[in-house]
Amino acid sequence: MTIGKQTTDNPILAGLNEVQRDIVTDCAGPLLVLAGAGSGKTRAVTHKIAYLLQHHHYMPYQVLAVTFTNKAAAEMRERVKTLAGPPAAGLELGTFHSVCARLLRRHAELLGHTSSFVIYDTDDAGVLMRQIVRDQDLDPKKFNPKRLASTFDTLRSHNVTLESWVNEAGWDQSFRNQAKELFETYEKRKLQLDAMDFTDLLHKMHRLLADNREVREHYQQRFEYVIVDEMQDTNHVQLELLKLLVGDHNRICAVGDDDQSIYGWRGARVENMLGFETAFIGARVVRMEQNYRSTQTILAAAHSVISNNAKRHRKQLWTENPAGELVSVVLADSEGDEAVKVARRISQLVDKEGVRARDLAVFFRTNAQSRSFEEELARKRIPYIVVGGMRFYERAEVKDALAYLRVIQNTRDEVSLLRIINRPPRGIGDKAIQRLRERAYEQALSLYDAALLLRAVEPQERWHKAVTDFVDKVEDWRTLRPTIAVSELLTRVLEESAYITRLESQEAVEAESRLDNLQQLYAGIVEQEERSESLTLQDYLEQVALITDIDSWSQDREHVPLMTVHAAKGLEFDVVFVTGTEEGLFPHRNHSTDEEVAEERRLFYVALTRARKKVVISHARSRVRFGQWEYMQPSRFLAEMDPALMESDVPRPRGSFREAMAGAHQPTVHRRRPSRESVGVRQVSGARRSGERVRHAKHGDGKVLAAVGEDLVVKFDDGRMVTVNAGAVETLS
DNA sequence: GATGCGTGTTTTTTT
DNA sequence: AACACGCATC
Repeated sequence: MTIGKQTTDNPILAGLNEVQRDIVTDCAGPLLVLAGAGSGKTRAVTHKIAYLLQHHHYMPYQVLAVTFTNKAAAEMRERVKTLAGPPAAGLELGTFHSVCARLLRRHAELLGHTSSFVIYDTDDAGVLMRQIVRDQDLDPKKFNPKRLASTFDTLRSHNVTLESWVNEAGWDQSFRNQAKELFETYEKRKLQLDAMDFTDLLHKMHRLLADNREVREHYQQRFEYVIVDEMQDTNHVQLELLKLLVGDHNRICAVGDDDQSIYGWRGARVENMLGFETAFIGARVVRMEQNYRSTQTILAAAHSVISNNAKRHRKQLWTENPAGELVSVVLADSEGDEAVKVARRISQLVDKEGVRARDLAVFFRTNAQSRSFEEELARKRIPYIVVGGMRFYERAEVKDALAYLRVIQNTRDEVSLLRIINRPPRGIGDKAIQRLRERAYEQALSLYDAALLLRAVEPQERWHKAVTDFVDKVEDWRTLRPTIAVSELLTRVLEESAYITRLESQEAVEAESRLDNLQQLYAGIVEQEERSESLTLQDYLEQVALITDIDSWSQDREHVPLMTVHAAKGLEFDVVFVTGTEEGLFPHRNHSTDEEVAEERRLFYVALTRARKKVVISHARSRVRFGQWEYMQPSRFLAEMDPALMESDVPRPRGSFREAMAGAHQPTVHRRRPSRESVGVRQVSGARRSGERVRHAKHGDGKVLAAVGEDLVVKFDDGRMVTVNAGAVETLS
């Protein structure tokens, strides 16, 4: 390597461990980092970016970094800024979706779009599909539009072609054939409406690069270095995209952890990581195995569970942190009781032990579970915040306001146009819309343009006037758009459309909260305008379309965060409550194949490894589902967890989980068989037992606390607890 | 165009 | 149980 001597006293490298330093300075070829939970990968990546800027003298826009959430991107940008200063602002850094959206704007024409294309979220996609189903006079009950839209999206995300889907042997071929036509119409309509859904952002970007040599080469030259976070959660297209972006220079660094792959249902492929060396020839693989986050107990507990997954990269996560407290298990009678017990623990921690609310978190598998916790915390006057769930941008009034703005930006966006054309009511009813659609169809115009044409002729029917009045207003706003700020535009729209007046005239309590929400939307825009003076409507809409709840949640609030485990990815807390650990819920009943259960197990692993100091796991004996009480069995994950690391508030015999699970349908603890002759050379010396004394080359002598498959949790004589491979120790005495 | 009633359903996770 | 949806009615 040609890296000079001065690197050792480079401030960017100070305070990094050996592996991190290696990651930061190896910028020559493809690099895959297997980063265990809490191993400081964000630190490594941010330092690497700073290093690229300072040491390699790349311009910020020459570095492309993709993250999983906008929040992670923002955080990364902040941290690079403290290392490398203001230039960090110019980095091409964001989620796959946001980066694609930004780049697509510039080349939209090549794909039959304009630079004003709108981004449709899941909801919008469902609405569009509903229109299509209706237009074809199909029964929306049989052809559930939302489900169709999501099915189609799943197919595309998993890289399944329509042909193979239709031809796949299935019970309802005619349904599939009709669905295929609907999907094709859906694709055509999006082009007509100048709209892209989330998946389009990735697919169209891919097509753009694959089909246009000039564009491809332009970006290959521009992006001197590419960094990918959470590689284990990328899907097929994303990998292809990366290959096209990197081209021959091959300077790419991907970071990920196969044990934390939890988006398989969305098309994510762990193989993108495991096969990284094939995709990027000459790749080096580096492991980050020292954990800086959690106690030894938490790590060992998490490890005892995840070891039950067969297909994984062997990692030996270890820590120098103290052993810490045991994992607490709380058994409740019901959902409500679970909430009571969790809330009680929380108030104890907050009031008596001085833990800050924001340093705790309550996790659950499904959003629906949040409710009982909300009720109980509210009752106890413990401030909380639900991260996710009913999102701000999904509220009707917010969507209305945004729909107005979207129509102003892109009049072809029919989903938004139809949403607001008669809201508030202005005399444009179903029949008027029907007539308009006919005219639009006859003259091959967009609905909006058909409405515009009405202005030219003498109004004959009542609805003509209503429509022209509406179009006049929209045209006014469109003229104003370039001259005034987004916030001001919103104000004028809400006033001149009589949207506000309408709400104000309503007595309902809801109306007031709707006004509040609109006020909040406005405040948000103003805040952004203060940050970047030149916020255009297009920028704003794009950013709003891709924002998520986690992105807008800031951890520095004195509220206990409540969230799904998925939302918890990448976060960390002192104390973590993992709730609803019951068979059927976590692992979820809809995930019953081996591969699916393995993903649930990884999800559970993610939940545990968010904790710095303490984990509390709760489960209920019974739970209400669809209005019916159901008895719940404890999760198999509890049975898999090393009992030596757990404590329970209710007296229960040791190993009770395992016994409870023993009679269950499947073998839940997949112990590796001791007979492994086929493995050959490196024979794993027979299964070790807890209590056995062993010797490790690096860590010295110690006692086995738990043995799971090939992995041993060993408490070494110097007090450290480390997970090691059984092959790496020899038995003493 | 708002209201109310009966019917039917409930995907789990999210960019 | 809770909610959304379609339909009838005012």
